[in-house]
Amino acid sequence: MLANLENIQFLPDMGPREGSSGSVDLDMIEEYLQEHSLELMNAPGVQKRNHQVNSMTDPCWPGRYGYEWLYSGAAPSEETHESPPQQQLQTWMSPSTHIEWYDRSQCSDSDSLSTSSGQEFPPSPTSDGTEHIPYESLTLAPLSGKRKERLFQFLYEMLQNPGMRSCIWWIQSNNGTFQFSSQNKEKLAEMWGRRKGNRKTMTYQKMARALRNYSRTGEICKVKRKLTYQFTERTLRGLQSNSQRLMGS
DNA sequence: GATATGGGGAACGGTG
DNA sequence: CCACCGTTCCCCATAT
Repeated sequence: MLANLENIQFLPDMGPREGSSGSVDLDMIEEYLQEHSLELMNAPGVQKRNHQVNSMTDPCWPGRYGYEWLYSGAAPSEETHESPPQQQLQTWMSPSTHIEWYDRSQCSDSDSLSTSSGQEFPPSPTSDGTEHIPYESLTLAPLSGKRKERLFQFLYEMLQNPGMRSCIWWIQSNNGTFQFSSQNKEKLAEMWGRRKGNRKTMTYQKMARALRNYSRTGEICKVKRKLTYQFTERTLRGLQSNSQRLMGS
């Protein structure tokens, strides 16, 4: 019955080359992260892309832009070298040069298929109008104080780090879709576990469980594709505005 | 059929 | 003590 869902032009799973030199020195990355955790946005490798780029249909859009705000079609150059996903990215983009919340049908998995109306992001599961969570609540801002980092924040951070592309990468950063490497997803999970200071080592399974909870609460939803998830628009905006704040001040 | 992914219930633990 | 949120365990379903 889900047949049509498969028409989507996902590449075959030849995704990011994980096999080859895939085994990056994750430990190094890890340490690197511990030190640069939130500052990586200033890292030389991370480019802040042009302004004119993002055109999300959002009236409230601050006018500024999140770093790494890639525009499909214009794959940046620097962000490409040694990284496997890059290749995939391009292929990805080429067939469809548009940016839209690609294939919302995919995200329709849980309960979001509720509306396939306009071209706006499908209302997150919880967005019955009852939810008026200010973006700020999703940001890291309060974190700076004492709040613990949340998983989706950690993932977003990893996604901004070019060095982590062997573990996780954007499928389309403009719509918040990302994917885990089947080779290194456990590494990423471990990092998350350590970051949290868990007793036992975090595994992808457990991390995915947490991710599934997000689909209930509307931060991230599962995309019907292997190891692929998507930040909801709300979350994405929150994270973006947050990172801007961090950079700006 | 085997393995990898995905899903969810439920108990538990840490924190505010 | 309580609520919230993430973690952990466990078992099952589906996809590859």
